[in-house]
Amino acid sequence: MPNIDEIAKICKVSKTTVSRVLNNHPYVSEEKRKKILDVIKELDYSPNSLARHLRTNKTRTIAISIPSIDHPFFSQLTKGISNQAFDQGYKVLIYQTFYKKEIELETINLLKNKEIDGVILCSLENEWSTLEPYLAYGPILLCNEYHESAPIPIICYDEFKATYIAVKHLIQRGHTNIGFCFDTFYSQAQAERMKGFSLALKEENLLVHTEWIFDRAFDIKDGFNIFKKLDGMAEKPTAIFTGSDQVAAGIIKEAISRNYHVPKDLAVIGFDNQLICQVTTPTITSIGIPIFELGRKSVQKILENIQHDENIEREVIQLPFELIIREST
Amino acid sequence: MPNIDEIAKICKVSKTTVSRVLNNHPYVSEEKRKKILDVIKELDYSPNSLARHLRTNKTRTIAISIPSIDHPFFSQLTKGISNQAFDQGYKVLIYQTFYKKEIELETINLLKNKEIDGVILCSLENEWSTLEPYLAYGPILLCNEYHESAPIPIICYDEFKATYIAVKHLIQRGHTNIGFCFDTFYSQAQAERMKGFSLALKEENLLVHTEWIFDRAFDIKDGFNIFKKLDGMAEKPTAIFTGSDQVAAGIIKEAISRNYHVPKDLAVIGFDNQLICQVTTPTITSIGIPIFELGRKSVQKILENIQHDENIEREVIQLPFELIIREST
DNA sequence: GTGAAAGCGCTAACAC
DNA sequence: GTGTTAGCGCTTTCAC
Repeated sequence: MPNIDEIAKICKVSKTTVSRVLNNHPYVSEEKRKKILDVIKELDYSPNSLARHLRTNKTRTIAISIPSIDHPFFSQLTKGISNQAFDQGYKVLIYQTFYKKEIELETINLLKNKEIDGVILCSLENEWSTLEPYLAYGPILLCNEYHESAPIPIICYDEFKATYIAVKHLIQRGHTNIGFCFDTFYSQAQAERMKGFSLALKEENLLVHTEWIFDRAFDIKDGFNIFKKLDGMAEKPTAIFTGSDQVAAGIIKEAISRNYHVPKDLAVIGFDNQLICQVTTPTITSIGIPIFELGRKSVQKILENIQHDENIEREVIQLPFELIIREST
Repeated sequence: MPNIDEIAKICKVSKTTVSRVLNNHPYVSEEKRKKILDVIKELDYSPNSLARHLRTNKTRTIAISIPSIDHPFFSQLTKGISNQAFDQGYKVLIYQTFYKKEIELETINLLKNKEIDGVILCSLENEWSTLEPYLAYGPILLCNEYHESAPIPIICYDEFKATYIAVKHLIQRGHTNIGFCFDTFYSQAQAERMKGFSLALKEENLLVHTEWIFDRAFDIKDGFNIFKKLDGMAEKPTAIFTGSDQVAAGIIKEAISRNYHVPKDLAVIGFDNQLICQVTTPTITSIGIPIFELGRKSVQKILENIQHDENIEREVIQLPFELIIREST
């Protein structure tokens, strides 16, 4: 692979001039520009990005951290992010935390050693106070998560209200014994959901039964297990907020095979409005989230910051959601 | 952010010594090593990766190209790849081609401008002859695709045989009118499937009905549409090989709602054995593929090559698959 | 319009 | 065991 010196030598110009052509700077005579372009093509020369990045102190790369890519929600979010980044000429490094603090730290540390220009956190494993010092090294953005005080852009939707509305819907259907699933304790977004759930019940003077609350509810298999636990209880809920279409699908399938009628014996509401809602029997009532938009908006925001070198500031952008009623409630 | 010179200055040593400590080289006195480590910690110093990469001509980064991340197969494959890479201290850049040649080229071009140490192609959009020249710049590996002559490692499974067995299974169930779905014309892996399908039919003196062959079959919605087309035909197949669990789920759901009995009126076989096979009614017969393993093995292979700087050579590694019979056939 | 020279931050050959 | 020096390949200031 030739380098810029070689091109310069062959063209009998300085490497400055070659660099000017490479970067579309003005003030290069048409003649030389043409010659240089020709030689570049002939030698199949491509500038070394590493050297450029070192020199300019920019990498045109961002990193994202997600719990795990093989979850429909996060794979769609990643699609949105990756798409938008690509369109803007940015590369995306993907980090799966599997809910581990250290991997999140490793991701954010890329800022410090200059491997990326910014990072989008799609979940939050560490205390914000642990992460905040890294702001000195580059922009951090929260997507699909929430923190009440972090001085950074937060692209999310109102998890509190979405859950509130979902649970109200169950109550309107006549249910008073309602269960609740979530994934981890540490997420503030999940805490918001819990608040929405509690308020909806409280307003109707209904009680939160702690034994009907299930954590680590993530995929279809978790749905199977949750139903089994449920079915073994003396007193059972007649409706359940699952927080996930996959969990809903698992619960429904298991319920149906044990001859439950859904929604009569057990009403189930999903979350995210994935396509899977449309192929189960019965189909799944869910909350529709603009997932791609969440991703796109996040990239847009962080690139504004990177490109204009603005100070990152707190800004909470909530995207709309909607209740989509199907057969499972 | 301090740099290596600053650390050296404070410690009253040369930057070589600091570099030695940074890279765990021997021959540094315990005393100096300790001092240097202390100062590094105190100043919260982190070496600039870009400079290191430029100097060493290695990035510890690989890129993968996939058609689209929001497809369960590819998100699981990405998980396997990303996991293994992370464990080995490598970063992963993700490129979605959306079946476009140019994006695949852009991915592979990262080799040329030194941004990555190797690339794993999980689909193939360009002619191999277009891609082959890039081998001069670094290792390329094919995962989940096939090419009959490319001189590179190919990590795959026997798509021909898997399809053959799936179709034979349908025939054993008494079907003689069998449809076929696939995603794109250009994939050799898909061509292998078509061969397996054809052979299975041919061996039983059955005909391939071209009107029962559907391309662009990728997700649940495609399944809906394929069923609608099918249902509108004068002569209909009684069984269909879908090549995808999502497509199978879509076809089944649509069939059920039009009062078809699955598998009596229409038998449906999926592919990949995703969890979705277990939540539809009826559940979906499928071909199980070791997806994570496919990803892990690919990374293992390409890192062997990167780290030992071996010549890349043709090697076809086929992983096992299995037929998993459920209710839809 | 163009080029010389400095330098981004690091590693590694070599000398001592 | 340690330091000096060169240089990875580029961009950018400054002078002409």
